[in-house]
Amino acid sequence: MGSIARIGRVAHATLGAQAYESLRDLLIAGELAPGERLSLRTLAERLGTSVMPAREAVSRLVADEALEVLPNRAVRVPVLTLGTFRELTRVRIAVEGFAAAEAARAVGPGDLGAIRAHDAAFRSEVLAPEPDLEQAMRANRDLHFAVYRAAGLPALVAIVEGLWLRIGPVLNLDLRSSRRRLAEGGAQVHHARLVAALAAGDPEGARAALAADIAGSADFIETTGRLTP
Amino acid sequence: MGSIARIGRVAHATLGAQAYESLRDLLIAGELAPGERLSLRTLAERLGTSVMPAREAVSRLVADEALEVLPNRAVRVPVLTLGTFRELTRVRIAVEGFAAAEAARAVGPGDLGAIRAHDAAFRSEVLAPEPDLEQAMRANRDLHFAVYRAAGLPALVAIVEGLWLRIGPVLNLDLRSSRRRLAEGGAQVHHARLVAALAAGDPEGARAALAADIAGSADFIETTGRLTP
DNA sequence: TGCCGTGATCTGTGATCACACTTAGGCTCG
DNA sequence: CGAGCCTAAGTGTGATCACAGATCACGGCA
Repeated sequence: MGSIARIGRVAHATLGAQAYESLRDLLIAGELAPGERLSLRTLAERLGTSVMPAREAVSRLVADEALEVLPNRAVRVPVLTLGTFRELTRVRIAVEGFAAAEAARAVGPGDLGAIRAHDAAFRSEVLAPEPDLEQAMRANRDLHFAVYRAAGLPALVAIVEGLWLRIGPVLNLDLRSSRRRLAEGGAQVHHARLVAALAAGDPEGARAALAADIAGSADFIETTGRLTP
Repeated sequence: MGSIARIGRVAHATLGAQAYESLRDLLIAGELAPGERLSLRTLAERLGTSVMPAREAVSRLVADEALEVLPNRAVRVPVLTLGTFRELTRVRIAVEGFAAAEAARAVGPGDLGAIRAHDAAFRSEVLAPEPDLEQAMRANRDLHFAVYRAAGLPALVAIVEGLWLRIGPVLNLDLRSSRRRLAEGGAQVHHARLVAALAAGDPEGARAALAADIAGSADFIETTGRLTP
């Protein structure tokens, strides 16, 4: 059984799952504006499939509260009120702060290396003369989730993904509007404190640094005033 | 417009949503054993519909990780390993503990009344000569979620619901097996401490009481040894 | 007696059709 | 000229059909 054992699994990807991840990435990247309406048939046509996979994708996103169905049964990406945004921010600080604290306890050398790499990528992008905001946001996301994964609690990572799915649209939409505010926000400082706390095995330091990072970006979003009161 | 304003919303319940909640309640109540396989057509027949609503329900539950699809594409309720159970317990203590602490800050008189009622219902059921375990578990669940709702963070309640959905099968399945261990577990003591802390506006006391409650029930589940190593 | 092919049956997935409902636009009537 | 109806297109939901793959049992071969 020499070569027969070497064939890997066939990457079982159902069309519905592909549609889900496509829509998911669009939402998390803020490419779908809050309030924008979606049509199953249009979505299916864009995906090159029938409405069935699109239906499953939308259903799952609705279950995650990343999309919402109006009383008319129309589907749209939710418009967050200021109150809801603040609520999500508080929950994020609690949940992601806990994840950071646990990461400080459980982080290994490999995790730390990956985290430092994402941190460096973010900083170099932000400090560049012509920063690519999309690249910067991706590095920021990779950094955060590398930390959360280092906690060794996959269930927690899934929860955080759900939270990011809800704030993704407003977060990245506003980020796109203004350029260099990213550098002024002081995210790099929080990141540096976070990485240092992780390396030192300091849970409360990591939690505080991450809470400050989240609070800082939330403040920035609120000052843009795009949220409905 | 006298009577026209009094008709409540027509309870817009799509068949898929009904199927989802039915399955959801079955899982949370532990009526589906871990490892049990589900069939869309069988499920549809039991619901009296076609496979479509059953499909949506299963899809959403799979997204919540309350059900899982095997590589064979067969659907079953997941069997938790001991490691996964402990992971979920740690996450529960963090998340639900935070909810309890916030509830201690935000709880109002009406919330407290409802919480006390559920607490009394649970205690009276547990101390009864012939305790109805199903009633007791329902009262326990109502008590917990009344506390979480009192925190005023709906997003957090949704997260906790997802966690309970995953541990529901093993929790209630084991509870059903042994009778009076429920009373010995000391849940009532933890509940009493929790209610007292909420009434006193003591966040850390509420968090500690709830953490002890979760840890106590988790210990009990582990001693039954039904979890796969 | 043990084991491997082979058939029917059942699985989830996707496509297509049918239906109730909403919504937007054009047309008619005042 | 403007307002109201009213048709037609588009919406999500559900049912039904079609299909590839998996499972399991029975029967024949070694």
